[in-house]
Amino acid sequence: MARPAVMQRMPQIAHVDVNCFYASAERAFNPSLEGKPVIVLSNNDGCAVTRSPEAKALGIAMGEPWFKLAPRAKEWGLVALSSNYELYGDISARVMELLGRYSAWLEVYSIDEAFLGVKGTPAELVAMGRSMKSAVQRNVGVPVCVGIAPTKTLAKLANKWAKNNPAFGGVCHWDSVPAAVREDLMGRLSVEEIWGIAGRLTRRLNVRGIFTIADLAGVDPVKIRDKFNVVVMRTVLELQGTPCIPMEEERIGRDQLIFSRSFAKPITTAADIGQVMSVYGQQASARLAKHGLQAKILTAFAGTSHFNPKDTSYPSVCVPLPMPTADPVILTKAAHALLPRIVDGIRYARAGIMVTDLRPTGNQAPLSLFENPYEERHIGELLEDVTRRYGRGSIGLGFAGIRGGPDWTMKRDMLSPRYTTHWDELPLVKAA
DNA sequence: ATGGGTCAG
DNA sequence: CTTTCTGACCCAT
Repeated sequence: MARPAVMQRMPQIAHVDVNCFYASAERAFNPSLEGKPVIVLSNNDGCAVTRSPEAKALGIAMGEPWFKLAPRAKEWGLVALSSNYELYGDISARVMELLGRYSAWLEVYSIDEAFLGVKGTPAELVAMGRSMKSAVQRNVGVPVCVGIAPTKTLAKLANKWAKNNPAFGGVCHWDSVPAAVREDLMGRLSVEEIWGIAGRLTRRLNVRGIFTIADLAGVDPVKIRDKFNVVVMRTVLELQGTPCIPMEEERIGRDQLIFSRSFAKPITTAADIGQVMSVYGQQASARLAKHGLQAKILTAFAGTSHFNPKDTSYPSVCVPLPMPTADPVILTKAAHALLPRIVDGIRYARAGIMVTDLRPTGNQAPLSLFENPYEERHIGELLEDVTRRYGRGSIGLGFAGIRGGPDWTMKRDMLSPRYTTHWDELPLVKAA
């Protein structure tokens, strides 16, 4: 090892992520999917968002619409599944709990990714990566890859390399790879492979003669900040081995919450948009309450499809709330301010609400003169309690309470059972 | 402050 | 018939 011993003790970052997470989560509970091409579909069963390696081998592209694939699914033996977020959330929690045993310094970066602060000699770090991989496979049943490097950006890159190069066996410790091999790789990969660099920046970098990762790693960080911004500068420094994207604390509060979905079929009346607003108003209330937050501003919006360039319309209204609130009645009422802007006959493809200017539920003593009568009666809690006991759709404000599901709600025709979170959908084991 | 642009997963 | 939906952050105004 060429590095001085002191360098080997520097803290490093391990980046762990689950291979094609949704498809792997489905397989963990349905072993018959093993070895088969599997895809998981986006909301409304629109397009493929996750593909098993076998599905990729069939040439199925990321984002490919299901209606194009469906006719050939049988011939391919392709299994398509609707997104089962309850299952994925639960599998994710198990993976993260397990990873937390390797380091208290754990940042859950997304549903299927985490960064861990780790220390040790190169041999120890590689062993740790392998141990994580086998433990997650054994205990949760999903495959992960691990990249370990001095910075987050390099750890992501190492992980990607481990994923694409079978020689690594799913674990790549950056500093253990010979420098010449690393440089060769960085000289061949496009800047677009780097975390934080996407289409727009790639084009701008290319204009300046920066094409490969090696090109970018070789620039002067200060000059790049002047031509671009501090984010790109941080990326350059991280590529050079200087950590400047810190491990984040778990985020408690959010700056904003958005509730928005495309409809299974277009909505053409203000009355139906009103129903959507009622549902989202209550969801917003529940989520705010869960996080102990209140909102000061609500924005309601709707929009036609981007695919249909004629008759486009994107109405929106911004409603300042008289006082911070998480009350479902007030939020729903505010959201209904959108309705006068809705033109009957226009085909709206989506609608939603956004609550912003969030703050913690106050211990501020409210002036009784302005006290909110609904808040007093804890309608939010009541609604939540009933929903918890009798299921979504059993109670609601306005039209939100009707049963049987209005026909704009999300289409999920190929949903797998919620194996881990619903007693009545537990997998059955038959002992012969 | 805020709205537009960019990115991520 | 589709391009998840949601969230963050930087920067110019």
